[in-house]
Amino acid sequence: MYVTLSSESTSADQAMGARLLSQPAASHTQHRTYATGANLFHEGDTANHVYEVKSGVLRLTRVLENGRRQVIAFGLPGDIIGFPNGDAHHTDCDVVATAEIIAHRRSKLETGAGDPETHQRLLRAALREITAMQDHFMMLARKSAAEKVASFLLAISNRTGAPLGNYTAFSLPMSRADIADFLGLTVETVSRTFSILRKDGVISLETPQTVLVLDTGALLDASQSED
Amino acid sequence: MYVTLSSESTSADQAMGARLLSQPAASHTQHRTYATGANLFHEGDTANHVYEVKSGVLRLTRVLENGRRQVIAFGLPGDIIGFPNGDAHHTDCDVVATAEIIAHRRSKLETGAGDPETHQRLLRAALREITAMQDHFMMLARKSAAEKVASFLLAISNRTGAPLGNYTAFSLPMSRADIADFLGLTVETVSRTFSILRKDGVISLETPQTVLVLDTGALLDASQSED
DNA sequence: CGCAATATTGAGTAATTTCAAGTATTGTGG
DNA sequence: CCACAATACTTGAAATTACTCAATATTGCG
Repeated sequence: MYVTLSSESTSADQAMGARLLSQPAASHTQHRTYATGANLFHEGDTANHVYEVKSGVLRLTRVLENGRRQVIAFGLPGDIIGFPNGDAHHTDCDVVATAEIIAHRRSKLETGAGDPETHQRLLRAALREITAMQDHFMMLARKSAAEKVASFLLAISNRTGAPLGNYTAFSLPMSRADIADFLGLTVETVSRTFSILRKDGVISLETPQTVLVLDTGALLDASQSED
Repeated sequence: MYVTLSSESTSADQAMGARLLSQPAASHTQHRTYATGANLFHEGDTANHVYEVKSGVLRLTRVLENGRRQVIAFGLPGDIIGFPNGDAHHTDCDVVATAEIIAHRRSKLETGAGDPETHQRLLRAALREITAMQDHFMMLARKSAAEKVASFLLAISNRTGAPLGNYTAFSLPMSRADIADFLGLTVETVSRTFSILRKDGVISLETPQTVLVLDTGALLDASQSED
C-alpha cells in the first residue's frame, strides 16, 4: 500500500529541473507529485531511480540527430519506467498529465539485499516492459494507420477508461504529435484517422482530449484488420 | 570464460523438439549445439531457461492471428535472449544458423541466491535488451526502407563482420523474408534495396547470404538520411 | 541434373507523407 | 474580461513511398 503525498514542491520551476535527483535521499523510496511539463530525466542523465506511476501520465521519448522523434512509451498508472542501461537513462521522461510518482532507488532493482520484495517487483516490471515493447513492435511494423490508432485508443481505454452509460470515456492528455510519434505516423494522419472514426460513429470527441468510445466492438475490429 | 562444448546431441530430430527442456537438469547451466531449423521454444511454452548465444544466430518471432509476422530480434553471439514474462515465453525462438547455446535456469535471473554474479549478468542483459528494443523502435517507426536496410547491414557488420582487405565481409544467414519481417518491410522492398546498394557500389553480394561491404561510409550515410 | 524454394525485377496501385491552408483552442497582457 | 498571439488540430490536394501482383532468375538440395 502506497501513501501518495502531494508535496509542496510541485511548482513548475522546481519540477522542471528534476530537483528530485539532487535532493538528500533519506529513504530509498520517495513520493512526489510532478506537474504537466515537468521533466523527470533526460537522455544521458545518471540513473539513480526507477519511477512508479501512481497517477497521471508520463512520456518516454528519444530523439534522432536529425530531429526525428520517437515516443517509446507512455507511463500510465501502474507502470514502472526509466529502467537504465548501465548508469545512464537512454530516453527523456516528461510529464504529460500531472502525476504522482514513487521513485525507487536503482539499487533496489539491482540487488535484492535489504528489500527482496521490491527487488522482485521491479525485476518483474522490467520483464513485463520487454513484453510490452514486443507488442509495440507489431503495432509499429505491421499495422496500418487505422489499426494503429484504433489499437492505441483501445489500449488507453482499457487502462484508464471509465464507463459512462453504455459508453466508455477517457482523457487523452497527450498531444496529437505525441500520439503520432508513438505510432510512427504524422500528426495529419492521426488527425484524419480520428475524424474517420468519428464520422463512422465509433468514437466521439467532446474536446480533442476527451474521448467517448461509442462502439467498442467496432474499435476492436478496426484495431486488427481481418483477412 | 566459457567452455563451448559441441555435445553429441545435435541431430535435427532431437534439436527440433527442444528436448533441452525435458532433460534432467543436473546443473543450472547447459551447453548445447542446435542445428539450423531447430526450435528452442514456442510462444506460450513454460520458460525454464534464458539462452546465451555463444555462436550462430537465433531468431525471435511473434505471429499475429491474421498471419502477419514480426521478427522481434536476432540473437547473435554475446546476446542473451528469451526473457520470460511471468512463466511463459512470449515469442518463438528458432535457429537460423547452427548455434552454440548456454541455457541458464530462469531462477538465476530471478534470484541472486546461490549465484549473485550470474544473476547480475542476466539482469544487466535484460536491461540492455530494453535499450536495444528502443533503438529498434526508431528503426521501425522513423526510418525509410533504404535507411532500415542500411542500418540493419551496418549492425550485422559491426557485430559479426570480418575485415577482408579494405572491405568487411559477413554472412547473412537469415532469409530476405526474415529481414523484411524484422524491418517491417516486404521481401520485395528488401530485395530492391539490396539491389540499389549493389548498383551504387556500397555492397557486393557473393551469394545472397554473403555480404561484402565495399563502402562503409556510404552505408553509414544511407543509414541516417541527412536533413 | 532437375526441382523446389528463395531471391530479384517490373508495372501498377494503394497508402501515407508532404505541403498548404484553414479552423479551433489556449494562454497572455492590456 | 477581452483581444490577440501562439499553439494545436483539422482538412485538402499533390507527391512520394512502399506494397501488391506477376513474371523471371537464381540458388540449394536431393
